[in-house]
Amino acid sequence: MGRTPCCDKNGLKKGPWTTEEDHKLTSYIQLHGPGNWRTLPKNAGLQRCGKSCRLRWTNYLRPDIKRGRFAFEEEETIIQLHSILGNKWSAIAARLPGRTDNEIKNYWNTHIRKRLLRNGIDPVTHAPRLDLLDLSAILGNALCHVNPAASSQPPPSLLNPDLLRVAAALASLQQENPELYHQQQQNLTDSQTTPSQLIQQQQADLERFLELNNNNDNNSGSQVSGKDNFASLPNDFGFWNTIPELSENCRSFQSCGAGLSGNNNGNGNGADWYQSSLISGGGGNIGNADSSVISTPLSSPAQVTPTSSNFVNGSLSASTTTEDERESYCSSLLKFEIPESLELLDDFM
DNA sequence: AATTTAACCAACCGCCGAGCG
DNA sequence: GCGCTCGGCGGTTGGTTAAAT
Repeated sequence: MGRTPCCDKNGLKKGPWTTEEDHKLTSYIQLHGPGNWRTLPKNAGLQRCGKSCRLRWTNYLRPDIKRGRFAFEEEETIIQLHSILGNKWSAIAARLPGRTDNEIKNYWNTHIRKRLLRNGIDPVTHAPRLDLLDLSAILGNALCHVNPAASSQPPPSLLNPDLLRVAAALASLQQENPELYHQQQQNLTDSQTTPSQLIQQQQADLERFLELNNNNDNNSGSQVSGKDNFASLPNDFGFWNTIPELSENCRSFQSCGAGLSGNNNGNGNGADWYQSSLISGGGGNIGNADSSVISTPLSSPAQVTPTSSNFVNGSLSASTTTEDERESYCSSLLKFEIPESLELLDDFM
């Protein structure tokens, strides 16, 4: 009936492996092959359980493992595969020779995921998420360009996340619903509405805005990623157009979505460009020093959407790009005008 | 120089499907 | 068919190192 227990964990060593243990394990496997992981530790003279040995071998000691930092192309592949496969690290690792699932998982969680979040991309759905955008950083950076002298100490009130959310909601509202926007203006000047009340109100507006975005994602097919659905948003969707750089970003995603619409396997130019723009840290055109490279106005859909390769060759060399360069590329030269609607905030800043 | 914070990553934990007896 | 282990997988933890204060 059944098999005998894998191992009695009592008395077995845990924690980091010593070089001696590594040597024992490597020597044994090179001589006999991995065979049965349950009996291996005993045969190899190790006070470890088989599971620990297997992990150590597959994640670290295996001779075909490639160590060191991930290349630009590898990052691109990971993002592309993740957008298709999700957190199937082993499946992703199978397509990246020399990389383990554990290594890819770690790299995703410590590097790529954070970068996507910073650029307003949902790392789960790969869809643009306005609520993830670090508006504080964007506005702060913009202020530095407007007034470099103020860069060391931006006005704290302007960097208040709540106020920035209000700003975003107001900007959106002005375009989407002028009547409601006018009503909000009245609220601003209404002495009976406190700033905190207004913030709550505006946050609710923003959440409605995001909900609309999410509903668009949910309603158009279970297997279609969020970035595809984003293309269905109106071209003149308010908030994006109030800030030129974000507007351009929105259009780029729409172009990307259009490129994917007949090619949901992720191999189209749109998908390629989408992945590249994520790796660039630019979140589309945000922070792109040379907008001509990847700018794709919606008004001219026939315009060639840059592929990952020409993007790489054109503006961001793959193999020579360091982490710092990727980051600075992302944050450099953010220039946009603060929309008029934001002037309302002056009243309570 | 000391302390705190952030980043990184190896290793562990727990779950699951396949297969054995 | 049932109970059990193995091997594989994804999520999480915790130790170490680097950077910032």
